[in-house]
Order: sequence, then C-alpha cells, then structure tokens
Amino acid sequence: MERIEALKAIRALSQETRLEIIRYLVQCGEEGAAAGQIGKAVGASASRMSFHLSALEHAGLVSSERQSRNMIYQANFASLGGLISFLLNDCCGNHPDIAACCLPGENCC
Amino acid sequence: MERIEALKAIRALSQETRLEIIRYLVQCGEEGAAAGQIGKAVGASASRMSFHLSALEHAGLVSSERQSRNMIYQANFASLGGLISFLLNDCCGNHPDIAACCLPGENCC
DNA sequence: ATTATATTTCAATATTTCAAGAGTTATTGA
DNA sequence: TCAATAACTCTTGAAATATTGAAATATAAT
Repeated sequence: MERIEALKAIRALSQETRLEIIRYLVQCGEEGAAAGQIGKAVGASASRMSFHLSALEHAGLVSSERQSRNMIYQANFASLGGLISFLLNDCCGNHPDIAACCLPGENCC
Repeated sequence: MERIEALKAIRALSQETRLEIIRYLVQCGEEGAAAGQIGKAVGASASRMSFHLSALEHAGLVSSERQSRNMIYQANFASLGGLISFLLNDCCGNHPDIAACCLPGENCC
C-alpha cells in the first residue's frame, strides 16, 4: 500500500463512528451488512451513516453492492491488511508485542 | 485496548508527518531516535516535530527519555500491537488477507 | 397507482486541525 | 558567565470535517 493511500485509510478510521463501523463489519465478515443494520449497531442516524460509509468507501476500506432496496457494505480485508503492513513498515520485524493478527499461542498467518 | 484509547491513537496517526514519524521509529526499533534526527528523516521543522511528537506521546504511541540534550523517542510497540488488535476486533478471524505482521510464507507470530 | 422502506443528497452551523514563526526553557562547552 | 545547540510553547489565520434535519431518489409491496 502506498503512503497516500494509507494516510487516506487512517484518516477515514480516525473518527469514532467510522471506527465502530469498521469493527462491526470486520465481525460480519464476507457477508457484510446493510447500511441500516450497521446504523442500528453503532447508533447513528441514516444521513450520518451515508456520510460515513461514503467516506470509508472512498478510502477503500469498505465495498458496497445493492441488494433490492438495501445497500450491503463489506469490510475490505485486503485493504485493512495492507494498511497494517504499511504502518509496520511491511513487517513487525518479529517484535514480540506485535502479534495482533494471531490468537495467543496460535500462528494464524 | 479500549475504544477511546484506540481512537486517540488512530487520530494521532491520521496526519502525514506523524505517520512518517511512527514508521521511522518502527524501523529504529528499541533504540529509538532523537527528535532532531527524526525531524531530518521526515523533513519537518523543530517546532512541528515538537508538536507532533507531543501528540504521539499523548496518544501513547511513543515514549521519550532525555539523553543529555537530546530527547530520544521510541515507538511503543505494545501500543501499536494493541491498536491493531482492537481494529480487527481482537483477531483477524483467520482471514487470509490479514497477515500483516508476518513476512510472506513465514509465521512470525 | 399508492404507500412504505432504505438510503442518499444538500445546506447551514459548529467544531477541529494544521503550519508557521516568534519567543522560551534546558543543557553543554568555552 | 556567555554563546551555542536542542527541544518546547504559544498564537494566528486558513482549511477541513462533523452534525443536523429536511428533501430527494430508488426499490418493493399492496
């Protein structure tokens, strides 16, 4: 991931509602969730959801597709992974404190 | 890591100069680097460095200690790891795209 | 067709954030 | 003590961002 791209992504995440949206969508996995459903989960009005989901999509952190009258949003896992990789200068350098993508005692990656 | 704490950290990272500072300090590892040295590396004036390093320190992303007339800053790896973990809802859920803390083909954690 | 539901767009206001430069404090060595 | 170096603080104006509610658009069901 490039510097500008990463900065865009981090700026998008640097807002309470948007951070909660991403965390919710990470939990939802590949299925994603409808805008209204996400709004209920994070406690935000429809217009705020639209505004923030649009910001996240522009930053490449989520993708969307229409399903009848709902807009389904999904976390973009490749983008999230790229962002973390960028932040850590492409690797954690085996630093023991950075094992965030693994459960304790496991090697998930 | 708590929600408020994580948001603080992300807000601190959502600025070009500060993002570069962290990336530089991640490369520096445990040794860290002096404020002036970091300033040269990222191309920022002394007053900006002070402002931004202070923001990063308040967010818990770096720590500092004086060494004669230099202030030595180090990345806080535990905090970075905690932030990533929070973002991913405490685990990547074995999602193949999130393997950011590992080199390709390796299991560093 | 009409009504209901889901989401987006728009405009106004309020808030936050940044860079730059001048001035300040702390430490070292002459 | 004085000068030099390193880092920090404060203030300013400009720019970016968030929130709200009302109106608009798109789809579905009756």
